[in-house]
Amino acid sequence: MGQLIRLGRTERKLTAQDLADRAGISRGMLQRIEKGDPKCEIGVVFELAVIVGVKLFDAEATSLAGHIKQTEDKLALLPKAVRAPRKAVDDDF
Amino acid sequence: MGQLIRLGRTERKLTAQDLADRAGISRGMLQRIEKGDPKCEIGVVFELAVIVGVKLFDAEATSLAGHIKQTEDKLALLPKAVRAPRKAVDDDF
DNA sequence: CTAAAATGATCTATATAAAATACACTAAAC
DNA sequence: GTTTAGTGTATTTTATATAGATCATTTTAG
Repeated sequence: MGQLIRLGRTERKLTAQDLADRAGISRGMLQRIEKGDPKCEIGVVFELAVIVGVKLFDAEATSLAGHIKQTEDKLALLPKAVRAPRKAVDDDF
Repeated sequence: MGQLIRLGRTERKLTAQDLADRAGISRGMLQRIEKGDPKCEIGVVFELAVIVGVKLFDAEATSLAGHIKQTEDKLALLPKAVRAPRKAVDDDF
């Protein structure tokens, strides 16, 4: 992930400072992200990905809107709370 | 992203508490992630995605290892520092 | 219907991530 | 080769995300 962002950055000939400014973060933060530090705000990482043109959901990206709708529909169908049965099911026959 | 995690969780019939425990986070944190709060550690989100089986780089996932290698190679070729030319290039002819 | 359990929401204390800054090192432009 | 912008790394301070607890609400199992 960080590597992809770095790749996109250099390909677009942006300095670390430039990209950081664009994303509204510090240069140090960008460095950590490019290094793959997992303790970063996911929102910032995603924004960077968009700025430098890294595709996340590559496959579905073709119809992302539809995919989101579909996901919402699925969620609507599923039970709203997950519950464990109170007693063991009678499967010892 | 959060929706996909929630979808995966309910499909696997995991309670919020269960999944949170598995990922080693609090239930409140999981709630925020499922809600799509961008201010979360990206590492945690990715771990949740893996646990419930959400595919991120769906397209490349088929050969992710190769893709990483390829990315590293690309990075090795690109200049290690991006620099702006000191003077404007002579493009006004 | 009822009871128990899962979820949603909110609060506080604490841990920690991020910004800011500084300095050394590297490498591109000339 | 020289200069200087870009990068790597560390430190300190500040801001804030997280864990944990609590209460209300929803929802499923019986």
